[in-house]
Amino acid sequence: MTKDSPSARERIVAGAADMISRRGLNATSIRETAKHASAPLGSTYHYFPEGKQQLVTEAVRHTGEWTARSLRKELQAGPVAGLQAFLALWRKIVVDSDFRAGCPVLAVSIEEPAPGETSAVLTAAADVFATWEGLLADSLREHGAEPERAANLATLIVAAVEGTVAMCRAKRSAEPFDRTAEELRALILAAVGD
Amino acid sequence: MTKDSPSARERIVAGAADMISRRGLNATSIRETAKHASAPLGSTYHYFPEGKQQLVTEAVRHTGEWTARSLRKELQAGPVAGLQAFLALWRKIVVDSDFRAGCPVLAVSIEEPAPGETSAVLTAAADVFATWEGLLADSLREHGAEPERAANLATLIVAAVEGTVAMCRAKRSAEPFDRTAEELRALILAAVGD
DNA sequence: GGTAGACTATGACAATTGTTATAGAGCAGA
DNA sequence: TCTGCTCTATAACAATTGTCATAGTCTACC
Repeated sequence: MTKDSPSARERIVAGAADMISRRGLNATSIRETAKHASAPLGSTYHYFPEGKQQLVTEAVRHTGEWTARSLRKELQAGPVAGLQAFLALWRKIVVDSDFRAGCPVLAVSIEEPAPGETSAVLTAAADVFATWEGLLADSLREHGAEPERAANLATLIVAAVEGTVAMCRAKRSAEPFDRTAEELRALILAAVGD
Repeated sequence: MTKDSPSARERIVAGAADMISRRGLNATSIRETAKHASAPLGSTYHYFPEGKQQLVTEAVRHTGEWTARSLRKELQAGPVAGLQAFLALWRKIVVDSDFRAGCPVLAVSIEEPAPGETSAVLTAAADVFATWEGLLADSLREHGAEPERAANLATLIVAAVEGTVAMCRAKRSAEPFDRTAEELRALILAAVGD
């Protein structure tokens, strides 16, 4: 084993991220996340005393870090390779789940927070998006893209990938992935001066 | 008046679309849509005897047609103008709602349908996306874009806009809109041979 | 006036939700 | 063995959900 078997707490977080990516935030109940992780309901409130908000926030961050790790690694081979890997990662999640799973960060981004309250969940999602954009933008700049354009392109890439994931789920087809992949690839190649 | 005052049925559908765009599909209850439209709960099941699925499906189609109408009109001034209008339309919804509203079509696309069942809601969402893509692709082709590229670009645009809406909500900032707008504009200009 | 059909009002149903409380198990170290 | 701590088990709570049933009101047409 290269890794410890995950603790119950980690299983709950990862399971919650998966369930949110499939059913959305509000359709994901604490009872079911516990069952999904073979953990008792009581334990969930032991590990996450602030309740659902805390669990969901950690699930978002967990997905964000997991994806950022992959992105960081693949970007070492350049921005085009990084983009391809980023796309492939999400494509695999969508296709392997038979178009039932998507991105939990997107999922939590589209639910209104309670009035007045700037939900911690939404803040976590914004941080995740910013992290992904930062990684992409840095790589683009390192490979010759103009600084401001690099930021624009990074935002476009993240937005397009998130949107594509949702479109593929609705259409039950991976075709949108291939379309956006082609265009984004050409766009990056042109921006870094090939 | 240039228009009839909307019927109760229309008010319910439009209100449901708005609520879904804010809170997501599962957090939008039939009781609250009725209240929001000042219609009694009983009426909702009178107008939509198939229940929530029917109401939501109509809400998605309603948003799709409303947007397509605007898109069709603005595309008469060319694909760049159409893109700008498409972006401006969603930007206005997001900003005017203080980052609380988004796209209901996206919202319903990220909730898992019941096992085995290919939900009518998801099919409606896929149709809406396809319609928007078709309008954009046709316009691009008419203005000189290569046919296959036009389809790719149309998918990229819709995906990027949907993703950008979600990102703006998470960040509580309209900046992503401006970033993607700039890049998409340049991309289209290049594709139609300016 | 009267009758049919469209709409409303009201209440109930089983199920599920987030959360809290309380008591118990299991095991570490003194 | 006793103590303290982490974790589990179980039950309960008020609220909300989609849906259905039933009886009532209103309005248009004969």
